[in-house]
Amino acid sequence: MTTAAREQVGAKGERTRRQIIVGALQALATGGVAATTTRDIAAGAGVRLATLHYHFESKSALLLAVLEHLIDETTTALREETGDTADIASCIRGSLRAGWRYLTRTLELQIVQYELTLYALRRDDAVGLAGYQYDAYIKVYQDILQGVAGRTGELDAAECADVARFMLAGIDGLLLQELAKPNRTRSSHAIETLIAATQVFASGLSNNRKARKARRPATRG
Amino acid sequence: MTTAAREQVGAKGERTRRQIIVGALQALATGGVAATTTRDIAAGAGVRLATLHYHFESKSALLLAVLEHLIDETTTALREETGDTADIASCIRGSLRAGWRYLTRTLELQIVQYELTLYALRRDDAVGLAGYQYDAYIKVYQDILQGVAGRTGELDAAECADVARFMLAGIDGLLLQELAKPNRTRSSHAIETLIAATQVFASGLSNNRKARKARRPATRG
DNA sequence: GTCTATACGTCGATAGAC
DNA sequence: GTCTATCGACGTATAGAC
Repeated sequence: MTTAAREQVGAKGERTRRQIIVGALQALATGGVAATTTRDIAAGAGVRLATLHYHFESKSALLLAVLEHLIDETTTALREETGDTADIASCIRGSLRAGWRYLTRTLELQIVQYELTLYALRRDDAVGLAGYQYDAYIKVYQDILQGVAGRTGELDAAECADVARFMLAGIDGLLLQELAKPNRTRSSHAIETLIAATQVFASGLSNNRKARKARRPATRG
Repeated sequence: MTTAAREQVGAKGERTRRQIIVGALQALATGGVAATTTRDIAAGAGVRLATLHYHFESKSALLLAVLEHLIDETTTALREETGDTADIASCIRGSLRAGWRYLTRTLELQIVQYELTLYALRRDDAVGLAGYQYDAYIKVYQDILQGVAGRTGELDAAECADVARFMLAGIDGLLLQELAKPNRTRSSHAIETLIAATQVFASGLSNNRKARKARRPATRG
């Protein structure tokens, strides 16, 4: 998605464009989306104001490009942060702890991401980007779960997606609480609670699965 | 909190001030915080631009006043929406379903509230308001739970607060998912999952409590 | 005390020279 | 592809009418 929907293809332009996005992200993280002007961004990226508008049709288009960049960075980081595990329960524990570790390391970026997501929701031409974002994050967790479930057979694809959605909702809600009223100790405990709750949810699904199998063995083999 | 920190006390001024806040809320809900100008708000509220700035020191101060108004409205609505219940499990089910019903009825207001909360987080003089907001919502659910727990003895105050925080995180996360990619059916199922998970969490706390009591009966009577 | 008219500096965006 | 110069609209400040 990052390199799609592009107009100019020159190598120089490509470099300048990326330079503006990175500079914009830094400016946005420092002062917030509402307070950051295009002049701030241009100065931070080392280009003139008019140059910025040559590469991006509008401030809006630049902000959405920054959001795409953030989504890519976050999904990549989340995938790399998580290690292999033996069963679903430890996979849930591992990916939630790893995800939380990444988010708390990058709190400023997460605020920008919330700001930009809400910004995208308000633009008719970008509501899809907000939806894409949540699909992408759910898919990260779903893929991680399915990597394990594929071997153990504990959950099918749809069930992994449901568990992933539950995990994302919990971690999202706790992140908002941590941003509004920071308290790492309290949040760490809350994450452990979320881990336990997700494990119960997943094993509930898994048990239903076994029960169905036992009741109607012919339909499965 | 709404009527605190006021300067003018005249009845006329009070009415105008309220009129501006309500007009502002409507304008913000329609166009979003970023796109709403003070001129829009003034026109919508039926006052002159300069009148707006007589009642509010700045656009910032007006936006924060709108956030306070929203917090008050939401906490009141959440308390009224929830009925009495016999035990903690049905209390959790009732308050989560009631809360979700209210939020989905007022999605536009919820977007504005997220926008304004993030806005407050960026202002050094208003970070406290963001924290106050989450404390207020947690207290709503905590009070509802304690009303039941006080009779049944299932949970103490601190445990009610933990359960309340878990509920808020879950509902907050699912609200974000619903806003980013609306799907009422999917969200309703997710809320039922959250209800079940919260009930398991609460009954786990409650069982620990009974186990402690059985192990050390002297310390309790 | 309540409101208005008017003006100021900065914002996002653009035109046209280079 | 980048520059300077400039536009209307924005948030804000204030002197004065009632």
